[in-house]
Amino acid sequence: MASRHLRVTVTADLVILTIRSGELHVLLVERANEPFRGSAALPGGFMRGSESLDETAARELVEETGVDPGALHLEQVGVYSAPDRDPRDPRVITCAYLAIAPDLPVPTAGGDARAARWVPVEDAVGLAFDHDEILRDAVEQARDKLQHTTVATAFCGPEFTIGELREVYQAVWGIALDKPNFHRKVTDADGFIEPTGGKRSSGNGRPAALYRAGKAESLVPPMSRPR
Amino acid sequence: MASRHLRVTVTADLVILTIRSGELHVLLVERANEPFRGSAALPGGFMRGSESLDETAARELVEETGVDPGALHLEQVGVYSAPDRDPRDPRVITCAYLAIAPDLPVPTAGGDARAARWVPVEDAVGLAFDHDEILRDAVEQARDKLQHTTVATAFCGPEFTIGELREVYQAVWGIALDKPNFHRKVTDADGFIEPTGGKRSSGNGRPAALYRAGKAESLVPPMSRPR
DNA sequence: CCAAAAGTGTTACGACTACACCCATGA
DNA sequence: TCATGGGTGTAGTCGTAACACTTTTGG
Repeated sequence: MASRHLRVTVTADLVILTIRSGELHVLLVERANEPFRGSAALPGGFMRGSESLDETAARELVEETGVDPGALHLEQVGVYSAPDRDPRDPRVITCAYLAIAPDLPVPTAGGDARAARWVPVEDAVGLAFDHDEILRDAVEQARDKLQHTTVATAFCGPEFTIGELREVYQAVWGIALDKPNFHRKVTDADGFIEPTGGKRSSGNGRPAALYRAGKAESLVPPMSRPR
Repeated sequence: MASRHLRVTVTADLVILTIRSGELHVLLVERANEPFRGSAALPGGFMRGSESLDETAARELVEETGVDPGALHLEQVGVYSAPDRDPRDPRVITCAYLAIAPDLPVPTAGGDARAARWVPVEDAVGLAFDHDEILRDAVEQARDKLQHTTVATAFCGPEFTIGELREVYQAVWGIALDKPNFHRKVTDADGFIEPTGGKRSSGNGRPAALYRAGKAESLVPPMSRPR
């Protein structure tokens, strides 16, 4: 029965985003094998026999970043299955995943030998396969999610200031936001952030109160992204 | 190389939604084969060698509804790949698609022998495989899309009244909307609907002006869904 | 005329914007 | 005391909700 049908190989590719020095970065690897040997590509890997694709993506995420998977945000973006997307084997399809991570110490800590590095998303072009398109779609999805959900906190560490959270929005959206209004918005939003009681001084200026991520997932009313 | 990796069978399953007598309906088929023989299920089919999954979904949509695929809205929902989702073959994964159709004359016109019927989404439970979950996710996606995009027009025919469009929102969201405010909202929104100049009388009351779908895809500001 | 659905006007309220202003800290 | 980032106050504007009201048809 099942053998009557086409069987294909399935991969999970990861768009791992983070903020580094106020700019949105994506984790890229250099391909060690054909096809596209030497090109930059999104990290990813093949689905294994006993796991779901979500588990494949979570496993790859740990391999690439070395971080506890429960700490990071991970969600599906979509399936890419054009017959010619892999020049060698027309029957490899991939499911893209969006991962959101805080600024991690070193990305090369994975068990994989491929050289991994953070690249500003604007510079990430000319990737292998259809990864340019996947990256665009994932970044767009991240921009939307920041509006309607509380995932922005996934870009921050366990404790963060409102200024840091604002920098997340500014980096992902590529615009400047009004400080006073942003402050009110996130403190008023129910379940977005909770004060820890601590303070942190950035060297300059008045120390900022520290917050942790709240329990809410959706944001009503949403953060409004200027047009 | 590719043969070193797991190969799986891939299907595209369709959540085809429409409005019938003011209620949101989904197209279900009765399974003719094991597993889940005799159970209600979402229509779907296997990916073929030379097509993308999006093409698989479009082909199945035509087979089920007999309608020109360009006329209907079709988009990905997500991949469902739990290892035990198919009790016979652990390596069948599916990509769910959301299709939005106007009220179609007869759904049974497909080339397939399976009995197809429209079922109110609230009554569509106990489906085969993980189709209950897929249906829930697809309906939720449709509800979101109605807020931020102009897809609601895909539920209507080529010409429709504002009252019909309002019934779409009411059926999908399951709530009542204020007629005057809805009217202003959709006529003010740029590119949502365009007047055709015609009028249609429903027998009772003043005849309504007719509109066709406009060119805009996204809706700013969005239709606000009460909470 | 009456019922019913389409469509317009109006007012109150809430959210967002812009920007003035105060607070707390390091140099 | 000055510079810097954190945080509060406030007035104008825009979009929405609620609902009274007018318009246009069929019976």
